Amino acid sequence: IDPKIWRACAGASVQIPALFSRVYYFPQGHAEHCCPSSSVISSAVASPIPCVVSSISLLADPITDEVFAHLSLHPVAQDQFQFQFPFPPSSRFGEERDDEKVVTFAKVLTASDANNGGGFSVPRYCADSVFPPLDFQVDPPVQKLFITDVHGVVWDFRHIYRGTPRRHLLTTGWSKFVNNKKLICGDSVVFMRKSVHEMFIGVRRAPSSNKGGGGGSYYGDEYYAG
Amino acid sequence: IDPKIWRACAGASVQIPALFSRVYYFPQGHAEHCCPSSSVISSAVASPIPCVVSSISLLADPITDEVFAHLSLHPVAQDQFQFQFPFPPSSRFGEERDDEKVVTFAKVLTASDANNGGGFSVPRYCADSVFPPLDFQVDPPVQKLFITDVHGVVWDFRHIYRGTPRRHLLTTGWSKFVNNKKLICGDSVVFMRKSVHEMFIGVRRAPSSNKGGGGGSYYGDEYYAG
DNA sequence: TTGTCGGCCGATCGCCGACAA
DNA sequence: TTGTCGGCGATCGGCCGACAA
Repeated sequence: IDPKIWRACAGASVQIPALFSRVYYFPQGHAEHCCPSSSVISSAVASPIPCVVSSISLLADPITDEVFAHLSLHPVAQDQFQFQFPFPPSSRFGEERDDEKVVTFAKVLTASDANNGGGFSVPRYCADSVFPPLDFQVDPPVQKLFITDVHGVVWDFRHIYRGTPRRHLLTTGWSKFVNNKKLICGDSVVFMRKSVHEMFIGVRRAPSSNKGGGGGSYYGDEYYAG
Repeated sequence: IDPKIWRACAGASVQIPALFSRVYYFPQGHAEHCCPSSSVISSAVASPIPCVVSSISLLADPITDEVFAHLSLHPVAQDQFQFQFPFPPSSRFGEERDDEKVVTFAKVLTASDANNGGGFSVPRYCADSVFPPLDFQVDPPVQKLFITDVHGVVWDFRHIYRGTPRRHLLTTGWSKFVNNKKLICGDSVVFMRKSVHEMFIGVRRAPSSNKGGGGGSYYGDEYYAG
């Protein structure tokens, strides 16, 4: 994935350490993250281990589209830790020179946005700063947008400026996207424009308060809460 | 899974060895089955290994509904192989006493059967011998069938006898089943009746000549052959 | 007996402006 | 400016008998 697109999808609050930078690996934290139920951790490995970030991969979940980073940590001796790797972590990974700025806009989906059969209300700022400009000579102003997701799949949306009062909307193509990505109210979409004609779309899932998996049973194609 | 239902789904041509029977394990065949591309097999383990079937599990794929058996093989010494396990493999696994015969009918789906929006043409013999009898006093004769799949999920179908000339059809509920199981023309469905009111439905996939996975690319929700 | 087709009816999808927050 | 709603037109699913293999 393009590092700029990855960063835009992840959001500004997400930071990852620089390549070859010095970090501490906390086995206990890792274990609890992987398996929150079993709290029995061997105290022999409970102390933090000095490491160096030996590789970084920016990835996206093939199903949920959520972006994540895969870091390889190489353990180093404690006494060498402070002096062996004097790489200045000046530039964080994924923060490239802004010779080609990526314009970004994220919106939390409303009920109307996520509703099946509905469209997507495009905030004014998003339409003005991220989307290509419409031709306001024709009425109503309409264009097709071809937008690429994190997997390189291209989606096309009908972008129209209509209604009283006028507002920007995504209509045709939107519900197909919502269904395919299984987006629900509270999730976010991220629109990005890299160059004049390169647009990308990303997804951020809402913090799962209690997603599925609970009791209940399937009866044919219908789901019955138990 | 009920062994009788498992056998009916698998079909008469499928046979599995008896529990505790003596078999030979062929590592090379196993390896080639798992990974057909790499043909480099260590000759040290290329000879068949005498084993005893120590356990048998009748299972069904949670996605495709295809039934399969899981056999555990326990290796035994060559000299003990012939005498150590004199269990007579008189009754094959899954071939129980027919104190309660399972009536079965399988049909290969036609284009019309698998077509979206269409129904299912029920062969006369299936309706007569497997389905519960219709009440021919009313016109048209109709009933709802509640049929359980290999996972215990119950599906209901509308069974009607109509048209000129008259024929048995499954209408409402059928296309939902086809879509959920992703059945296509050439696949088979198996109808089973264990007791008077217990009906089951199974699936046999068509021998995959060249199923998906090949070249091509996704463009939005559409698939374009490459 | 049963596979395929066109007709047709009803349900759903999804685009629309009207409001109001 | 933009979230939600009811209206309504187009599309599609899916039930039907007609016909022929």
